[in-house]
Amino acid sequence: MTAEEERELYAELVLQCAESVPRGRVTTYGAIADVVGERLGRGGPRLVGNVMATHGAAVPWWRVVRADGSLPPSHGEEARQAYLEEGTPLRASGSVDLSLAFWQPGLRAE
DNA sequence: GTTATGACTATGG
DNA sequence: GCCATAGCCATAA
Repeated sequence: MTAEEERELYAELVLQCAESVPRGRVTTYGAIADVVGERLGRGGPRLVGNVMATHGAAVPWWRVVRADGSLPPSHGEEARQAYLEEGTPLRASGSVDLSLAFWQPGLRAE
C-alpha cells in the first residue's frame, strides 16, 4: 500500500467516526485518534485535525470538537448555528457540554 | 537530517 | 473554564 493510499484510508476511518456521531451529539479529536490509531497502529489528534482540514467538508465536522468542548475560533460561529438546530447542549461560553453530549465514536466494521 | 507548522492534548496557574 | 507551556505525530520545505 502506498503512502498516499494509507493517508486516504486513515482519512476514511476518521470520516467514518465523524459520520457515526448522531444528531445532537459530539465527539473529540482525541477520541477519534484513539479509535483510528488502534485500528491502523498510528495516530495522534493532530493527524485527525489534518484530515478534518482536508476532508472535513464531506462530514458533519461541527460534531467533532476539542477535548475541552470548544471549537477553533475560525469555525465556532458556523458550528454554533448547527448546535442550535440539532439541540446540542451548549454552555454559556459557547462551548459544548461534553458531560452530556460526548459520543464515543466507532468504525462500521471491526 | 533539521526546522517549522497544524481544525490537538495534558498539566499547571 | 481559559491562558501559557511542553509534548506528540506526520507532512512540507
